Amino acid sequence: MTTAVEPKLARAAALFHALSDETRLEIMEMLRSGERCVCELTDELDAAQSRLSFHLRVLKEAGLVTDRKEGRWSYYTIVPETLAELHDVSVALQPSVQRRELRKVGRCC
Amino acid sequence: MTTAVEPKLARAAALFHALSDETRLEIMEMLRSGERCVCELTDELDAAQSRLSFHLRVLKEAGLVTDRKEGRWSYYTIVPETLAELHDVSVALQPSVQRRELRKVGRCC
DNA sequence: CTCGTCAATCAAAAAATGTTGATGAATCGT
DNA sequence: ACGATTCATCAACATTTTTTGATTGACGAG
Repeated sequence: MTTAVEPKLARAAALFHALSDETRLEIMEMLRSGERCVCELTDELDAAQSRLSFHLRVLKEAGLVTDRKEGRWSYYTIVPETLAELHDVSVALQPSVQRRELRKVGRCC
Repeated sequence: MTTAVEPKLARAAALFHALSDETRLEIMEMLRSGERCVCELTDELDAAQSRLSFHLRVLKEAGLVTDRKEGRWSYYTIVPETLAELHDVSVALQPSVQRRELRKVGRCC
């Protein structure tokens, strides 16, 4: 019972993949403080609109963000549950021994 | 002071990228229980040797594993410090509000 | 020495990702 | 109704990643 990542491998890979791009991380960083519309994102990151749209879709398909339409704007938000999932996955990756070590030292969050 | 990921973005992306592949995650999973030589990995994952070698290099360049040569074998191990880094990064990604929430609920490790 | 094994490296091909510019749908202000 | 704005989607292209099949070097056994 080593807290196997096994069947979740594909999911973990998908999650990591979605976050493996600097632009997407910048988006996440911007969303940390709350909802944003696409135009705000394109402004601050000054990236082509279609480019942003592409990256937002990747994040959305991974379940890391959701969107909401209001008028002609689309607002994106972080999905905290998925971030929790990410957290769990990165913990599950730790070597079985190391896990105890870390806990002992009290290094966590 | 929102625990900015900002300058570490590139590093975070690199880390996530290294883990964004199923084969590499399988490798990490195998290494969780301790050191392995390349031949063990190729056997269990039955992947071409050069393919494994490629993925091991990606992991190594990201600092997630190290290798050690003994005779004609190469043994790979997980670098726990880097995994701790990964952990930190995924925590840093959480929305500023959400962070408190989670702590309150006691959800961690 | 010579031969077999382990593993890194390389080049070529294949596959997946990201970028760009264009188009189109929806919505709003006038 | 018209023009402007917001955004998703598409196709073409560029770039990056991954796979494959050699080749090579290092090591050890006999």
